[in-house]
Amino acid sequence: MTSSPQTSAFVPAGGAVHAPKADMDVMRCLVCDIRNKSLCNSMDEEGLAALAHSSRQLLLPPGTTIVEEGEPALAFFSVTHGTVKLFKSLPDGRRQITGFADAGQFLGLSTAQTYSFGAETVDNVRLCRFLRPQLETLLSDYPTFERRLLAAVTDKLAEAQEQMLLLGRKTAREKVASFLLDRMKAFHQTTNRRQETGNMASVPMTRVDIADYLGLTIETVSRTISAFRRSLLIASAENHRIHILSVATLLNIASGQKTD
Amino acid sequence: MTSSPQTSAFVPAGGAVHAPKADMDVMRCLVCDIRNKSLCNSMDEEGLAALAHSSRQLLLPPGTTIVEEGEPALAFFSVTHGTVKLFKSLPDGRRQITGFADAGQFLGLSTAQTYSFGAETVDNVRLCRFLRPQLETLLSDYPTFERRLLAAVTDKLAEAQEQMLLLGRKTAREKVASFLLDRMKAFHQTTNRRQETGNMASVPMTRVDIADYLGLTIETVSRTISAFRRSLLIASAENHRIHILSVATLLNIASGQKTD
DNA sequence: ATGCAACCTTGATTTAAATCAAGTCTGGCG
DNA sequence: CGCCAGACTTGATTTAAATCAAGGTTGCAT
Repeated sequence: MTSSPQTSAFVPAGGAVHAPKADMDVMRCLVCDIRNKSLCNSMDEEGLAALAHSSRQLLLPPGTTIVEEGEPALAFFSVTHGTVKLFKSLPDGRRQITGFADAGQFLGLSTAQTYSFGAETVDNVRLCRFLRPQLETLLSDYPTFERRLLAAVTDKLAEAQEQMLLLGRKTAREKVASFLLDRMKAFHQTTNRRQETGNMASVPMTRVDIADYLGLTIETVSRTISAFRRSLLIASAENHRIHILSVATLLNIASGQKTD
Repeated sequence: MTSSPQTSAFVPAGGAVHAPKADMDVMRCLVCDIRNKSLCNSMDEEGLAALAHSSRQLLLPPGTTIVEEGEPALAFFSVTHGTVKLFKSLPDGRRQITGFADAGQFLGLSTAQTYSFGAETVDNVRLCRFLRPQLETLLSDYPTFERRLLAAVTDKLAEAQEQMLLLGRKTAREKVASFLLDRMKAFHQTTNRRQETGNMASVPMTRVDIADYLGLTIETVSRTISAFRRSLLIASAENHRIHILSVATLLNIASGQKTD
């Protein structure tokens, strides 16, 4: 067995694992550990059973394609574990990562017939897949679910506007500082043990991904992170984690205050 | 009378005109000339009366603030005439315009208590203002309206992702080409006489606004537009209009194909 | 008609980040 | 246990776009 994403130990050769569709599958959403952090928290017990019935759970290894730009938009996904990257590409291969979806986030909404973006797992990912007709039924049957989705998309739009400010007007230093703080926030929102996650940021993605997210090159990302480390603003930790030593300073840098 | 935006001939000194709330105001949405291009096309006759009842029409001169970043998010707006710019700023004044809302577009959605962005008129703007409680009542009473809003926000998110690709990965030349094509599309979608709008783009905003939208400086925008004009890809027309002489070439440039 | 202020254009120079170019580190595998 | 590939870092050089610096246009108000 090789180390290639498609055949890692996480999954047998051939691709994604579909979790067994056993009798207890009606319980899946009821016992979901990140339920209260996701769209699904808009549902009562009956609704959670309907959700479980409307979706399939998928377990995907790193580097797996979830959604391909231009392909028919057949499904909507809710991430329950791990991190997914969303991106758009130019014909010559230049790529912009438009966001990372961590546990509790959704992806795959589209009004067009085809997806206008791609999505790929960053690490081991667990997600729930809703086919479009099933999603539409849920929206019609559960108004609180629809309202919650509207709120979630509205939040994503506000995030996107913040990222446009970053891409269009921030320096490399400001971009990287913003990114590290965002990853700290993502870690806080994702982790259950709220105690002593103290100023940790989860950074499961590569430098290539970070560069494509911030509109920089890998060299500039690397140099900037090294500079922050030398200035003792951050320190590396195990497991793709970074310890943020001075949140206040990074916040100042991220918002364009000079701190040289 | 000066030429300052707040006191132009469009409006008496002191600010916005509130259109007279006459008896015929229940008809306003029914006779709205851009109704079928906006959210409101999800409404039947009864719904349109409810919309008219739930909203006030505002007439605003160029340069008027509609929404201020950080202020309480009290209202939602539907643009029925003219162009609005949406933006976010850094403390030191750097600004990113995150989008232009032309007739038929909405603005002002927020799940937070305060707006995370500012909005200001570019030219003479007519818009309908819905206070939040009224909007929420409409969403609950008219499921088709809510579904249409969800679709509209989803589209805005896809647009935002496209703009992130532009900001993070396109060259100045590619950015300006993309912008001109977008403005041609906006003009097509906005104008009623579909005949012989042939390849016209509406560009009511200043170079400063264009630069802040594309993540460039005004000098780079000006030079790039001049270069396109010299190459006979575009030609200036009256009234803040640009004639697109070669859509195909601009499309190639916008998507990163080289055309030197 | 004239003046002026805001807007736009063009040219010269600088600079932040990209590109080019070696290495170094790391962890899974034979 | 040490090799190798992929990921990351660091340094030297180039470059696209920013900045600095004049002018030129336009349209409104007097």
